[in-house]
Amino acid sequence: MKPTIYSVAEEAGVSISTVSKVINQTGHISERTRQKVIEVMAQLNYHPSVVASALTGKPTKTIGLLVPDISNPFFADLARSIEDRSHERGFHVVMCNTDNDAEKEKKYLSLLIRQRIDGLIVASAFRNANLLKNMLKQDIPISVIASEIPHISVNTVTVDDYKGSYLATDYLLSLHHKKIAIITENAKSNHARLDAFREVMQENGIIVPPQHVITTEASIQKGYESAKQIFSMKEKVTAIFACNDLLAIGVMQAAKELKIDVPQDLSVIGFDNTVLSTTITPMLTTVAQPTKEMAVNVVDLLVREMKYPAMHKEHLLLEPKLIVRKSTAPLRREATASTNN
Amino acid sequence: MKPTIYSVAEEAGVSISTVSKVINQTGHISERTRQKVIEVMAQLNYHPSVVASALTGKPTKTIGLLVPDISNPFFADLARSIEDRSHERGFHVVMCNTDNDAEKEKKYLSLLIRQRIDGLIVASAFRNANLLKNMLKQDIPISVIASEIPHISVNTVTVDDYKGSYLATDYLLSLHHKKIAIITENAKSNHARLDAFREVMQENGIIVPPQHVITTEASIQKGYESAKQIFSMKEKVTAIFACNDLLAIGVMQAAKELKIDVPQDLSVIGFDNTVLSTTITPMLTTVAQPTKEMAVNVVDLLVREMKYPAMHKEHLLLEPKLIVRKSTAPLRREATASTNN
DNA sequence: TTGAAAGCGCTAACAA
DNA sequence: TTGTTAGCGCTTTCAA
Repeated sequence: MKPTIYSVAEEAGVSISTVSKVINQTGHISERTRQKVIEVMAQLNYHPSVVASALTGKPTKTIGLLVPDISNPFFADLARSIEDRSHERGFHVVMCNTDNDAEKEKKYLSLLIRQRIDGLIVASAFRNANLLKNMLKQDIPISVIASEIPHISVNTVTVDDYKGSYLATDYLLSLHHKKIAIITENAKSNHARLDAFREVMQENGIIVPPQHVITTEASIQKGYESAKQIFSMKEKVTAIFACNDLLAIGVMQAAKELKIDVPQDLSVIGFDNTVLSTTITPMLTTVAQPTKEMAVNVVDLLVREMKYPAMHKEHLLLEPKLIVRKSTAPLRREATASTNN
Repeated sequence: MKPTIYSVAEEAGVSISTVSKVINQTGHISERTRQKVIEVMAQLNYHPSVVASALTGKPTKTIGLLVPDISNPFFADLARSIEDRSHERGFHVVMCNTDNDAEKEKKYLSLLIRQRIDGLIVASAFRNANLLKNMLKQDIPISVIASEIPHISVNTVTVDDYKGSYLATDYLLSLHHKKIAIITENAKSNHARLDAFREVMQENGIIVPPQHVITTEASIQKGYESAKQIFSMKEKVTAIFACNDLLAIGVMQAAKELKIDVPQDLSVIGFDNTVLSTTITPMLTTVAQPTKEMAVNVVDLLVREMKYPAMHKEHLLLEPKLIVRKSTAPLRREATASTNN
């Protein structure tokens, strides 16, 4: 049998409330009994049950985390940092991979409610904001990271996607590229990136033909396919802005296969600055998100809201940073992204 | 207020035990009341509390997962699959990154015990097997994946490391390489890989000088540093067997920096078959682990043990597979891994 | 087919 | 400073 507060009390010759007090460091107990109780707890290898304690209304010390897919290195990094910070703050995290699938979102949310999580961190786009509203109604605080969910009032931590995209686009323009395609994911964060791209292009008097805007899912494979699609068009392109590193990697693989030299014949720029951007050849120019900082902030905001539910919501916008590496180069006059034969 | 079983009972005009029965599909209740109760639950947006249910002795439906580091794509893949399978089986998972650090292992274990997890999956080397024994004493079943922990009797799912290493080494030998260095991590799984390497080499009459065996931690950086160290030795090497992909990537980066051509001047072989092996140039020859299959099996074994605690322990050994790509080539007579100047 | 009630391990108010 | 006790939301036995 697992030791309970009763076993400890009995063994130590005190009452359970005394034991409870030394566990929680509440009330006043003499140093002598305190020591005795601590000793007995260690000896019995007693670990107070969060389950029982939670039933009395105390927190479960659990944070739910919804990510699209932990195999995406960007989310792996994010999850890692969120976990570290959560542990530092005394919480542990239950992670769920939604694949941006509405069914899974629903299922996991219900699961998490049943588990009585103290708070929820959402790192994935959310199709059904109503489900989230239900959580809010159940007094479960929510913080959103690297994403945005319309119509609900929650704490939010994002990188300035608009600015990041501006940085990327502007850099490409400074390299004299004019025919630039963009591959985006259908997620809120990517909308800002697309908007910024369009505006900067327009400001520079460049019209982006609709076929140069491809919307797809975040994966190397999709990046590869999108690139193939772009390369097959009549209207050639000299640069591609992929809205995340996974897509960018796919683009580079497609280019390689078609013997399109990056960066000589095609400049590629990514977003996220994951490991992949430094292991690919040539190394990827990309926009870095301060994942660590973002993670610390979401956790802290969430924990703050658990303590002070009434507090106003915060919307943190962190600075992206353009990391110039080797996948981008100035436009060569003759360059076109066509196959070599 | 969150709805409770009482609110539902009252609203539906029945007793709480009736509600409980319809939730758990136990006992006999008329279709009519059943429908009524279900209706009320939906209307009240009621989600039964796992916390309360667990207090009565039922499972918490929580599995603890200890991984070294989720930023390592191998563990990210593994974690993803473990989670998917756990969800399928009705459990959710609490993940903890140990960094193979004894302090963290201890801290997280205590955390998980307090949370009353139903079972634990260990994917990390474990310095302190006694802590795990304590869990076993508390009747918390443990399954180990991609690792092995001496002196404790638990279910185990691993790839056949010995065979994987044999495959890799043998392949290198078939390419006529004789001067092969190996970079390993100080973890149980890697010991088998090192042993196999040594034996195969010996069988072929090749003596591996001690300086050609480097033990370090699993990271790109460490792989890079180890490679630098190897390249600086008097005794040149024509191939490097890195015991995981991260290390192999580091090796390739170091080689590139020193203008050592892979695979012409140096063959590199990895282990794990992560994304990185297909995004690096040249693509990495590596040994694939069937992560998905492994994940499904650990979860299933763990769940089985929860149900039938007395059952004998199983030790699953899955087949590795050599994936030949572009980082390995036959030995050129003149080749030595030296810098080009 | 339904309900009453004890108990799971703990917290917190209150009493001693 | 310590102990008694009611309750947290549920399950389960037993009775009706």
